[in-house]
Amino acid sequence: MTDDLVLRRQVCFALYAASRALTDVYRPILDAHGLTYPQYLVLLVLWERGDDAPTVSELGNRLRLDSGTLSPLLKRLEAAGLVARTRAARDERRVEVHLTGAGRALRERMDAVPRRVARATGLTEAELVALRDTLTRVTETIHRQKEQ
Amino acid sequence: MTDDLVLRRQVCFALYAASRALTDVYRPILDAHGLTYPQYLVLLVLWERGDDAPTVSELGNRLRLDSGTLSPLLKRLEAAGLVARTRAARDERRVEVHLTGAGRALRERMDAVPRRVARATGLTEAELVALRDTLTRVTETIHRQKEQ
DNA sequence: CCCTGATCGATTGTGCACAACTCAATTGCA
DNA sequence: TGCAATTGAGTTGTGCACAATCGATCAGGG
Repeated sequence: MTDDLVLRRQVCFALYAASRALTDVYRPILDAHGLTYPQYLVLLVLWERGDDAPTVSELGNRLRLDSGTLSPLLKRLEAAGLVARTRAARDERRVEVHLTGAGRALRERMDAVPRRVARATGLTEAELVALRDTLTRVTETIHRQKEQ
Repeated sequence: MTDDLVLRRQVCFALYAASRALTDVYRPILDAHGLTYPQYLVLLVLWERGDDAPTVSELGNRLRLDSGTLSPLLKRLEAAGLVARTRAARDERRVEVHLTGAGRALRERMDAVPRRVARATGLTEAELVALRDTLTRVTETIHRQKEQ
């Protein structure tokens, strides 16, 4: 019997709690625009890609979410008028996710969001970058192992 | 227009993705015992407290989850025979969550779990401790702000 | 002792996550 | 060329998270 099975010693719990805490910071900000946090992540990818509309599975690879999560989420973004879904002409299995005018316009009003959230963490710019890089490394390590 | 609204620059996404990746590591391990990750967290608290059974709200404070999440989760743990819920004699609003014999016995078989998960992250012991402490600090900073 | 306000847990409704499955479109190969 | 295997998106079912609300219980002041 070790004392490893203690909540405050678990990195996993620290990660889980911090992730939910940060989402709490986003919630009121995004709610003012009628968005949830995963919906905001989808828009981040779309804004980044500009006119090159990704397919559902490309979004999924980027965010590591499957169609079971993305299909209903995209349906809600479409109902909100921020996104349009069209079957690709070349391969009718694929569905391309396009920004609408309203979706594109929303970006301007989101400009200050990352800074506001970063400030709420209480970390310095350097600490944030280090944290982000460590976490990205962990995620990639885990996914590399799963592939094999 | 800044370039802050880019997915790979977001600490929040790194956190969100890493949290889900770590849960992916837990999933097959816990599934072998019929547990989900949040159920495992509840058991961690119960194992730690020993004979001093916490109430639902004490569990909630510890894990930062509300009764809307915990009530059905505890009902499932009770149906699995790992936990028993009893109204407190002194204050009949409170519900105490007790470990059953099976719940206590499960701990022995979980001894190696934290080490297995820690190894999957690919981080050194020192990096894990530093990461945990940074994340804990972020979580506490955010919650302190919310109180005010 | 009664009333008012607070507290505790449960319930309802919405939106992720994810596994398992379905079905249509496409690909590759015998 | 024909057809089996694969791929892409969607659907279904389960289990969190969290907001909002409810009903029962308790505490404190009059």
